[in-house]
Amino acid sequence: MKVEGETRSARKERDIVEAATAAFVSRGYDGTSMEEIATKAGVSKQTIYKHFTDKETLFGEVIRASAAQATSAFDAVAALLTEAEFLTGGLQQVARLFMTTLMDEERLRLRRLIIANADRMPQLGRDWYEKGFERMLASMGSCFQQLTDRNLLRTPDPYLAASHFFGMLLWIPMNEAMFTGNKTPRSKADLERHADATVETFLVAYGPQAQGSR
Amino acid sequence: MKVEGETRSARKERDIVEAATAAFVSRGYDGTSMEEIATKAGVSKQTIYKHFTDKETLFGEVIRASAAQATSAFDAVAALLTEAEFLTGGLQQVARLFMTTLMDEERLRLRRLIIANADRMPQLGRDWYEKGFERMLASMGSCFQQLTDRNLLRTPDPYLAASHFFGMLLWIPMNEAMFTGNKTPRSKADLERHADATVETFLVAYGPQAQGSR
DNA sequence: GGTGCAGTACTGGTCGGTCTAGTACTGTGG
DNA sequence: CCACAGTACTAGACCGACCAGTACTGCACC
Repeated sequence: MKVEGETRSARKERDIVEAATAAFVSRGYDGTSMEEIATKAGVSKQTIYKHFTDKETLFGEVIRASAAQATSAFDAVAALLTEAEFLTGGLQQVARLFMTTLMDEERLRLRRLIIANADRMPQLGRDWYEKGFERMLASMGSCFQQLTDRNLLRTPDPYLAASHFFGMLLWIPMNEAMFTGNKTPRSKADLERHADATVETFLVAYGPQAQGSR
Repeated sequence: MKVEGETRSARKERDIVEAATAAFVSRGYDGTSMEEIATKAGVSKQTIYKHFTDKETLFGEVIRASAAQATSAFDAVAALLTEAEFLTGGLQQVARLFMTTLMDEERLRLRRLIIANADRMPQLGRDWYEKGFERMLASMGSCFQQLTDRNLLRTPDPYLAASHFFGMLLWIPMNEAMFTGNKTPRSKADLERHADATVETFLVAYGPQAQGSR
């Protein structure tokens, strides 16, 4: 990454955040030393402390930067759905896209990093939950709402429906990744098969012809 | 906890594991010192090292002990369902029970502890996943299979249905707990309401009258 | 009197953060 | 185009704290 009019200071800061991200993600918070980050960034420790008051602040910046980078992508994916011509196909596409995006190696590591440090830095975890997790549900929910308005779905509580959608879609792969560190990642084809199966069930429950229960 | 014919050595060992569990769970692996565990257990460091070769081993023992304690409970809960007289009521009962059991403060902390250290100790995470997570799915799955045989459900792939069940049930509360550290736990009533809503949707998708999709 | 343990001191190492002394860069006024 | 001043950066020593794991001493109970 090279940015044109970037001042030296800004460039260094970016180098630091990049190096820190890589280090934290692969060795954890406690497992990463400031020395290590400095070396990786090609920078002296002093410079790090010029830009970030302490390790915790740097860590926060790392998380926030990664989160911001991801947030915008979600709405885009969800938007695909409202424009889709065929419901089933659109849902499948969206499910597959969410699946492969969310099960990305880097993102998973980050996720585990946040969970691991949610105690130490509660604000970070809460931010991620609200700006990442809840936001994803909300945008998917509003999308379901529109489809319901057009009689393509039947979701009395779209937000809940969204949580059911993601829960069914991700429960197995996400838990596997969290607990096993995703050592032997599922193949993309595998994940997409799972996504398709979920869409099928979702449509039985929430499709236009779904019966209310009892 | 007091056990009668327990030798002093065994008693000490149990004290150590108990103290270590409390310490690890509340302060994390790196945040807990052996000194601290020794003090909490009313034991000298030397004694700890007599029973456990090193910190990592002790940690492993802590996790394994807690896991074992939990595993058996699952089958029992699932078994409730095969005996239930009314399907909806039985499912509701089971969903509520799983919900409140799994969302227990202590268990959640343990879960986060394992995720946080899945890198450092891969075997632990895998064990927990196989003996806890997958086992839960399997026993719920075989339960669904029986209900399908009796035409009370319609689950072509019972294991998948179980994952959908748990995913819908737990996606929101589990993620919230993982990321926010469950600082402001949901009320039991809240969780049970969520459980009931999930059961309703699950029955639309998998109840005996559910239509195939498309 | 011997054994096992508590208590504590010690070792070797790591790490966050600071300090210092000197070097490279940058932008302004001549 | 140059000189100079101010700022950012490097390299490395350094400090205090902490910690896993070991060694030793003395007490208390068998």
